[in-house]
This record gives sequence, C-alpha cells and structure tokens, in this order.
Amino acid sequence: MEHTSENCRSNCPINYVLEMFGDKWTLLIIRDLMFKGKNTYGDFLKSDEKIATNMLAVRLKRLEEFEIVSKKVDQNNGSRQIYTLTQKGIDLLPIMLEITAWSGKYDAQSNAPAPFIKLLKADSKTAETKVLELLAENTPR
Amino acid sequence: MEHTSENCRSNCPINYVLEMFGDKWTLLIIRDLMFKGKNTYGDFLKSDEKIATNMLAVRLKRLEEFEIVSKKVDQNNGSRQIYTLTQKGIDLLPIMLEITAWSGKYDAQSNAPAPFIKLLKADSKTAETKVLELLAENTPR
DNA sequence: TAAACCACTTGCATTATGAAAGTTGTTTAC
DNA sequence: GTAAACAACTTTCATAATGCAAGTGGTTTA
Repeated sequence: MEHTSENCRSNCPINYVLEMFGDKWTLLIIRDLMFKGKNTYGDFLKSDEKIATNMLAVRLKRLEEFEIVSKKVDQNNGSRQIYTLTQKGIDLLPIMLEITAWSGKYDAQSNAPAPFIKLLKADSKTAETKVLELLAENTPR
Repeated sequence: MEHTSENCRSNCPINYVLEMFGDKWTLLIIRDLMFKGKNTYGDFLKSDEKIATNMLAVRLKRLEEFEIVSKKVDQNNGSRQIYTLTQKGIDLLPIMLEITAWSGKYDAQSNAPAPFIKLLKADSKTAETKVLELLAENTPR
C-alpha cells in the first residue's frame, strides 16, 4: 500500500508510522514476531493481551499490504501459514528497543528482563545485535 | 494515572506505551510540543492533521494524567493555558527520533528535512542534543 | 473416514471517533 | 464600559472501529 495524499493526513514522519501502527494491536504483532519467536496465527492469538481473531486477521492483512510482514505456507504443514518480518519490519527494531527502554524507566510493573534493560542502557548497539541474531536463528526458511 | 492489572492488558513494555499512545492522535501532540514549538490548545488545533477539538481535549487530559504533559496559566494572558512536556515526556525523544529515521528511510513522501535525517543517521547523539537545545530555548517558564 | 486443528469470516453489540455547534471566561478595541 | 474577538473547552449526535461469539472450509492426524 502506498502513502498518498488521498489516504494520509500529512507527510509528517511521525504521522507516517501512526497511520500504520496507531492502534492498540498492530505493534503487539510486531513484538511477537521480533522478540517472542511467534510466527503463526495461532501463536499471535495466544498472547497475553488476548487479541480477537477478527482483529488479528485484519491487522495481519494490513501489515502485509504495508510490506512489513510476509506470509507463506508452512512446508511441513499445508494448513499452516508462517508469518515473517520483511527488512522494513526488521528495521523497526531500534524503535522497539527505545520503547522498551522508556517503559523500563517509567513502568514499575514492566516485565522486561532486568539484565536486558541494563544492557540496553549500557550498550544499545550490542543489545540490538543480540536480538537480530536470535531473530535470524528463529526465522524459518 | 497508574498502570495496574485492572487497567492494563499486560506488563509488556511495548504494551505499556500502546496503552498511552496506541491511537492516531496522542503522539502528534507530543510531536508538536517536541519539534514544532507549539504549546497551546489553539496551536495543536492548527496542525496539518486537523484534530477535532473534543479529541484534543480528551488527549491532553490523558497526557496530564500520565504525567507526560503539564499545563499552567500563561502569565501574560489569563485565558491561555501553556502546555509543556515533563521529563517523562522529554524522554520520549529517542523514540520519536527512531520513528523519524525509519520514516525517512521508507516514506518517499516524508517532509522531514533531509539534512536532519542525514545528521540523524550519521550522529544520532548530536541530533538529539540539538533538539533538546531548541526545546529548552522554546520552553516558556 | 471421522475428529481435531488451523486460519480465517460473519453477525451483531458495544465503544471510540469525528464534525459541528454551543458554552464559559478573558482580553482587546472602541 | 461594553461589545466583539479569542481561547479553551463541552455537548450532541452520526459514523466508524473494536470485541465477542459462533460459524466456515480446507488440512492433518488417529
């Protein structure tokens, strides 16, 4: 999907991401793909926040249209779709890590692992590399 | 406002920010405060994205509750409120800059100044410092 | 070959959003 | 001193998004 004057409110860079992620669910799917090793419809449904199945279907479709996520049939199970992040999706990682750091600072209830928050503060580049490595290991091909 | 098991879906750090910013408007107000030197109700209303006045009122109230924004009466004009970012709000800057960088990479229509995007890529720390300086200059006291 | 699994889709009630007009208090111009 | 203009909201109501529950149609497993 393209970002044109017909379907967007402005050309502001902040607005650009709001038009894609300005809802309560989309970014949770990115989180599940990026940090939790999830990659099927059923996986996403099982997350703590309890997304409704119709919401999930609509959000996944939008993410494909935006070319942030792509899907293909699981070679080992024809009735299963495997979702993966595209490069555009992977490039959201710095944003996700800054969000994690900010929440780590201000949310006393945060369940983010303390050692990871510490690493993130001390050396965000290494933290980023680590996540990318895990993601690559976990990505089915 | 506190983030408790009654009013939140999970203790995930990504979810924490979604509960505050997971809509189409809230982050635009932060943008206006952070980058555009805006600090009154009327200023926010005039933005390109054309927020409705009732939406703006609700969003500002929420941002105050979250202690991301605070307001006080303008000393030079008793009928005017001045809104400013708290430290918690200012600390959103790294997130905002990563968003700007990502949009700069993927949105061909982005109106972010090219020199700033370049600086952001080359030396994000300096870019951050520059924004903070401008913000401090612009903040009424 | 029937039951279970998986990825959706549909219908409908509830909630959020959006546009427009209205209200209250303050300041400015005459 | 008063009327118009300004600023910050509030209210009303139509429309759109969300959420829950149940249903559908292929694929796999027993």
